[in-house]
Amino acid sequence: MANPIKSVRGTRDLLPPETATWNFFEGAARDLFRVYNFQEIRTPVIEDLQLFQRSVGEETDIVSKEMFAWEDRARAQSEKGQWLALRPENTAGVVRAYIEHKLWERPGLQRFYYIGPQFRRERPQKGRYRQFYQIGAEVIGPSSAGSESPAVDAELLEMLAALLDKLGLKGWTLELNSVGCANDRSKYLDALRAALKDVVHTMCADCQRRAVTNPLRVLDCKVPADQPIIDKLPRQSDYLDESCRAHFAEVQKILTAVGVPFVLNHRLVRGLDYYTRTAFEFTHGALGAQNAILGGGRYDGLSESLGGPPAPGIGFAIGEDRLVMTLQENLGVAAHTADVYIAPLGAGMNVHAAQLARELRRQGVTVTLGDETFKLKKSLETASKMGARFALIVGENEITSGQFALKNLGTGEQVSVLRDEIAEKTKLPQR
RNA sequence: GUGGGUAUAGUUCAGUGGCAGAACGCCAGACUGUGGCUCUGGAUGUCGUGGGUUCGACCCCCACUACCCACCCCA
Repeated sequence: MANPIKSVRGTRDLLPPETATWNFFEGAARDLFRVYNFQEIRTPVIEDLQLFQRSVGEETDIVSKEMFAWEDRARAQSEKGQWLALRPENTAGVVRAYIEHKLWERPGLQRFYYIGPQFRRERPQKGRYRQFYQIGAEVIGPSSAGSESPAVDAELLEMLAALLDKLGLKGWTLELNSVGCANDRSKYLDALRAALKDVVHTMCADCQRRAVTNPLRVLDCKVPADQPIIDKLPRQSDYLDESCRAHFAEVQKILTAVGVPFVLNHRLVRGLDYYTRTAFEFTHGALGAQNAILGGGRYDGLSESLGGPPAPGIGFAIGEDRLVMTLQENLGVAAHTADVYIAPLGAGMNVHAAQLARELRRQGVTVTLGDETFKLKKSLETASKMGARFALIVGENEITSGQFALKNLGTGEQVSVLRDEIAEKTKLPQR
């Protein structure tokens, strides 16, 4: 123990019983995706660095400051190495795969989901890790398949609301905005910059910096004194062209019709360059400064900027770490424990215990094996501490008589059963 | 990258310039084939790392590192 090696900064081990919550959540998500006809896609954790520079955006913080990237050794001295990166998000990889495998040749819209680790080199804090997990989904395809339809946006949002409700998460808020298409956005940015020029000197120091580096972030400012000023700044919604305006109105109309509550937040800004039109965030209190549990939006031009054909799409990513954090306060997921603890009693009994365990497990019983060197007291103690529901005693008496002592550790009741009856008596009624 | 806080047993945390502590947990015995309760005993550890002050440092000083919280940014 002189120099114990520890998990590296911003990473952590997920241990039982917490992993049960993760499994519960991922299982619920997979069930839901199946009902909405999304299928799983798994893309590599390592990608070409350029993929993120061209999608997320070279000037974004994620790409310029927070990526784990390195130059891969060249095969020959004369060749240049290739720059690789750990993915900071998964949408770019999915769209890359869409292009690489010509998935537009497949019928209809592509509907994918993924579950996996993402990597950003940020300073860790509550709900923020360098290796974190996202569950996301993407709908992408040619316009002719309906990929641009506001119905797709609404369906995705309705699915998310259903997921959070299904998980029993109370008190979430859906914040909605439209950031327009690329054209709208540059017009809006010009207007915003112009408006800021006159007032920025009266705002907080952060805003003065943001006005230069990333004007949209001014809208995020939480300093009370700045709020009246921000309220008077131009709004993105006033700079939408007719089709974007109609698109956004239709999304809202469907959401209202299906009963998914939302609030319009004209200040909602996404941090990745590829977002267009519909942008959204689900937030929840009790998460400290990291109150966004999931975010997403439409990315109609992404495929083209990666060298692919036009392929409008929309997607989201759930911060699994953050969601688990809030869920753990709301519900306790019981860790799976053994049905039966087999307590071999005395020399030579491990053999019989092993045979019995094999029989029972084949019948679907969860079995934990003890050891013949344990005193019976220790076996029972161990069994009840680890949460087993039954203890099965396997000793000389049982082997000669064929009648096994089966003890219910909850009630303390002990019965004598035949070998063939054990599985039936110990399995949980269902699942 | 910036600011604040923290670092002592497996865990949660006390503590004093002079022998390293509690609770819970863990192991064992009382009880040889019957757990949960009780009692008794035991092991917990480089007091984050490296320097310095001091007769003597877990304690005071400096540096470093890690974690937590916030900023930034985002999921």
